[in-house]
Amino acid sequence: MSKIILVVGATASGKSRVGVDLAKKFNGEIISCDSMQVYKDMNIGTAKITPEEMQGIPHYMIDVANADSPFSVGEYASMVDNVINDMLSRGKIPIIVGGTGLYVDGILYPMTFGGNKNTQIRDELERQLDLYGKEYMHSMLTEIDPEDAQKIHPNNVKRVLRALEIYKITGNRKSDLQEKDKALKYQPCMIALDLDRQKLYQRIDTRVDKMIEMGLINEIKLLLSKGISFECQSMQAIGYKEFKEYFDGTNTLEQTVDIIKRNSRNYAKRQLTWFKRYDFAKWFSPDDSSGIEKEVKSFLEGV
RNA sequence: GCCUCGGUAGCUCAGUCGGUAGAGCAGGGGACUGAAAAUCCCCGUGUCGGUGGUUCGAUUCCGCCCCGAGGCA
Repeated sequence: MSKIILVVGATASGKSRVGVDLAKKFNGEIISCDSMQVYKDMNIGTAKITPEEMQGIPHYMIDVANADSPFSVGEYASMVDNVINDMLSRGKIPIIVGGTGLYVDGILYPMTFGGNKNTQIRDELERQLDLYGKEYMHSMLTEIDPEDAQKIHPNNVKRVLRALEIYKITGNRKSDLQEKDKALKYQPCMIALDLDRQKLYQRIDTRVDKMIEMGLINEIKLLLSKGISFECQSMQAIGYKEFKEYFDGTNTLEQTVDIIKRNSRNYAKRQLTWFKRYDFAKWFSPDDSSGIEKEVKSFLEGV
């Protein structure tokens, strides 16, 4: 099984730098694992790494999608497989760097997802939702797949509908598609970054302020002028969606910035919750570069 | 100086016709298989501004004081 290195953690916890350092040290190349950095023209708000910061290390899975079209884990996972294979064939160590938990799963585990979304079926399900309500949709799922229905709260409409959609597309129940014993596709060395919560939140706050200074507003104006509206999937990114109310005139810039900071903090917490699930993750302070290097070194040298 | 309205959870505020109080947000924890930076679940004791009084019992009624906001002078 091929070895890969992963650097995960909350937003603003210093993943990019750690990734580049490791790539330089261990002959690696970097694969971004971020659901928003895949989009072109969204640079400042997604805290995309700059060419200078890359320090000559190739980065993949950045700018691979247009901001006006939807993107998904499935597309991501299949693209990543090719990138990883290519790297391995060239003797490079793949270093996955990012904070999107679901996309990490998409790399690590085989895809039993049950196919891409089907707009037609989804629209029909939405129609039924409007007509009969979420409780009804959930009871529908209970009929089809009681095991899965029990795990999804009726209020979590998105997930209920997706489970129903999978059944309609594949004829399979979601719980049947999901192999409980997830088989890893690669041998992972997961470096998970964590720092004092207070400090993390401070870093998030100053980073958001910096984004504004760097011209986030103009970046968004440019996107809007290109016809990328707030309805687009890409525009649900934190740092972007909040500007709808700003341009509406509902919120001041100050309010908008505060909301972006708040949303980023909330998101950071959800990210940490996700990464805690990987029992093989090794947790480090982002400043502990020698500890991280040691961990990676022994991983690469080991069997 | 007088009058009015406020002072309740970190913040914004409900509420108790007198039986020691609850929402939203923040914060904490969790879930997560093709929208995931999304979506969803769980967690609320705080001298109810201070101090006297009435009362079996006051955060709630009354007096005084302190602090805000506004009005009249």
